[in-house]
Amino acid sequence: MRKLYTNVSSPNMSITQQEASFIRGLQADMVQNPVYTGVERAILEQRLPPGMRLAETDLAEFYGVSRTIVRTGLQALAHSHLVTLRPNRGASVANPSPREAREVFEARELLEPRSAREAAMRAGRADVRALRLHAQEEHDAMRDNESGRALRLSGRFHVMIAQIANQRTIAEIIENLVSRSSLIIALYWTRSSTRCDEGCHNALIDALERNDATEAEELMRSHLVELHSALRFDVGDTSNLTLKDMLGD
Amino acid sequence: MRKLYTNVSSPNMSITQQEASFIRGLQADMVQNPVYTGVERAILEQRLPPGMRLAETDLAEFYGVSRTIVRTGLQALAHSHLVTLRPNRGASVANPSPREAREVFEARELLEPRSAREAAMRAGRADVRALRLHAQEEHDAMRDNESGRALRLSGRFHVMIAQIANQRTIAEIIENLVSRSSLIIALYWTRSSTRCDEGCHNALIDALERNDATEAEELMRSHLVELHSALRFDVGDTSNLTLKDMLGD
DNA sequence: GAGTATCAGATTGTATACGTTATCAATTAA
DNA sequence: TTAATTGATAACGTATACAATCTGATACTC
Repeated sequence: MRKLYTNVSSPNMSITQQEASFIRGLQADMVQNPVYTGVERAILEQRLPPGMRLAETDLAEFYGVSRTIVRTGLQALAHSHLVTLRPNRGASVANPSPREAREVFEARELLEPRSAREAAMRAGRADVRALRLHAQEEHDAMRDNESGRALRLSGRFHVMIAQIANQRTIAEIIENLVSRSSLIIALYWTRSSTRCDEGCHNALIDALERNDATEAEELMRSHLVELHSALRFDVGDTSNLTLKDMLGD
Repeated sequence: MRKLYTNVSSPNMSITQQEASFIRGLQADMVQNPVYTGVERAILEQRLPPGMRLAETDLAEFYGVSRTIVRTGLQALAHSHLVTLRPNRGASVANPSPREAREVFEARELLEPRSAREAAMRAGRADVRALRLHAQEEHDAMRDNESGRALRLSGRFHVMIAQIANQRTIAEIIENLVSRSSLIIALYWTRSSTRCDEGCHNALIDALERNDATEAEELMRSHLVELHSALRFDVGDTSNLTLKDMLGD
């Protein structure tokens, strides 16, 4: 049973994994924690709605691991604000408040434009190629109506730019804010289409390719403002909330 | 054995604790995890040096809890970058690289001045009074030669300002960066005295009291630049590192 | 004598058992 | 009929047992 995991971390893989966990700023063992990776991806792709209950036993059974592994995974997700852990009440997918939603986007608007500026100054051929490939993947996901996958890839695009900026500490913070944005969009998004992303992202890549720092910074700023303005905090999707959840705030 | 903890979270305390954990942005149960609180404080006060081994059994025995509790505490500390967890090798106090040290201070220089500006606009009588009280505590700690305590309080001062700014998401990020700064200072600090803090902090309080946003922002910026410039990344305290630790990078 | 293989001791990783707490439906009293 | 209480069930919190892994010392080979 354990063998399954040790296989994954065979010697020739270990460097890649260590690198991956380093970039992502999480503990190495989380990379091979199926609960962590699986639930995170499901949240980023909006397959798990905000407020969804995450019973330990169910997750343990689904992923074929003991509750110990489930708990470590859920705790890690809780530190990323993707999951809420309440004592003796267990875990549920986080349900960011309008305030938290606003704050997350404010923080992104503060950090990401500067990150894009730095990325534009550093971006090389390989970086631009990787970004174009990624944009193509985003495009394909949209075309195939895989909106969840498209959203996750769209977030990943922002993380890639932060990584090109070569400031890991800030990149890690941005990655966390971007992840939380998936939940925020699930709750407060008003428009049906995310078509704007495609144009914005391509324009951003162009600016990076030209090493136009000022343009990249401004494009990122306006892109985020546009995203932010497409959120409506007054309505809020309360469909999957119980009265107790609301009173619990 | 369990009673010890349930006592702590008696009904009349629960609100305070919940509030505390909310402000600090960590899971509620961590507040009453003696390993988390104890090791965190020891690191912030530089009683635990970077690289120090943290054996699970030793901690379990010291705090009188099972290894389960020790592990959850260590995992939480690892998420805050105060502790490093390596598979099958256990935990040790984090040993931030020169690069990480530089990045942490760059991030602080980006976030904290804006936070101070916002705090100056919002600061009320109660805020100023709390800050002055805190500055007095800092002063007393310095006077009594409790440099560890002084350092921890000095960090806490920065967190308090971030909290006054009323942007929890960013305040939480700043709190994390400030915590890591204790380790960075332990490794790369060159000057013997931290006397500058006292003047800087008092000037900052004065600016907040006058609601002088521009002045507060500039004071915070220069304060951080001064701190940053007092770090020497080329030397590095390698006294408590083994060859393996170095090669492990 | 240097380097490698091996094995005991210690430490971490995982699973599971058990006690405690929450949830919810059934029952009872007003 | 409604509200409160109670008890069964399910879930979480903690401790512990056992397996896997690492470390360091000893023995062995070249």
